[in-house]
Amino acid sequence: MAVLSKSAIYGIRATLYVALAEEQNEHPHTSIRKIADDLDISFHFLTKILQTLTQQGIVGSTRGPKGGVHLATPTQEVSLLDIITAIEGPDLMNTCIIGLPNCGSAKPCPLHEAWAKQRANLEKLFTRTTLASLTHDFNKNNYRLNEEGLLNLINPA
Amino acid sequence: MAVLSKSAIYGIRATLYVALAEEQNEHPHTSIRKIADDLDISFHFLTKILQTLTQQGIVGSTRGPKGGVHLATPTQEVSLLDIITAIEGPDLMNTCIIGLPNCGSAKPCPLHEAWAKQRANLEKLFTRTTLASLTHDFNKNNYRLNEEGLLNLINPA
DNA sequence: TCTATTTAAGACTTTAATGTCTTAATTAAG
DNA sequence: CTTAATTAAGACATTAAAGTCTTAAATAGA
Repeated sequence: MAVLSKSAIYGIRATLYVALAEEQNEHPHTSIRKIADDLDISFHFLTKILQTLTQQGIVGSTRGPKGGVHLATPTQEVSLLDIITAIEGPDLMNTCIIGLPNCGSAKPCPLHEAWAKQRANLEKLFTRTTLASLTHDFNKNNYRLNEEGLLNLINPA
Repeated sequence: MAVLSKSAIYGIRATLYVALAEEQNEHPHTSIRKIADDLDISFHFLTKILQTLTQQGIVGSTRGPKGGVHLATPTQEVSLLDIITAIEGPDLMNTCIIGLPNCGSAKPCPLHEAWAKQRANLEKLFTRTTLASLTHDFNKNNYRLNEEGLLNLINPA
């Protein structure tokens, strides 16, 4: 049961990487190549995902040498839900769990009520979790973004 | 965000249909053709799903005229989790929400704790919801299994 | 026994997500 | 101005899920 698509997962990890990198760098840009290498994500695939996030205004980008991506919004204002909906579209939490097209409070399916509560909780989790809260937790505990848990976030000068 | 695969969704709806049909019929079998027609599911696709559920012991089947499928286990003992894992396999609730292969309590990802709780709640929901509880709710309220909400569950004699 | 009806099994096709590759556009620095 | 580095864009390939089709096996009933 994969709740999120790979694209959304990569988008979350990459933006969190950028947020952590920006805490530690003078240099305002992080290159997609570096993110892809450190997080073991296909460079071209990640490029397309970050292009989407650029178009949605979550990150900004600069071409050319020393170019890269940077956060376009303060970390406290970027929730996981923002990232997920930017990538997967806005119909995230509206689907009936057993796939009935017209399931709703008027004509609920047998699971409607229970699933609606779970879904609301999940949406709350995605909404209250921001890049700011994630970087805070990340610095406090020894969380990790790749398999090794070792990131060199400093951009070359 | 589709939590369950179409196969799992169809499997749940079909077994619930069978459970409701068996409450109302002398005849012990429900034909896959009838289920597929009433629930607007591709007959051949549903056949494969029900074959899986037959192999997993959740339903039984009989070929030939007046054949069909029937529940192989009392409705109180068939949970949604049983049906889902029979179709999607047992690794349902073990995946890290941001896809890190070695995410666990020893080396958690930033979302590990929060997601673990949500996941446990979802698993509880799937476990405590049985075919018995669903048919009970179905009879009590006016729940529906297809778009119209009209089912003719009586098998022809 | 014969026929019609039904599930079983597996090959095949379609679709959407994922992943790869090539070329264009932009820009910093020599 | 030229070059190298970088993102942008889109074509193309691969994979897994979803869906379709055909044939085989089983069985009830005439």
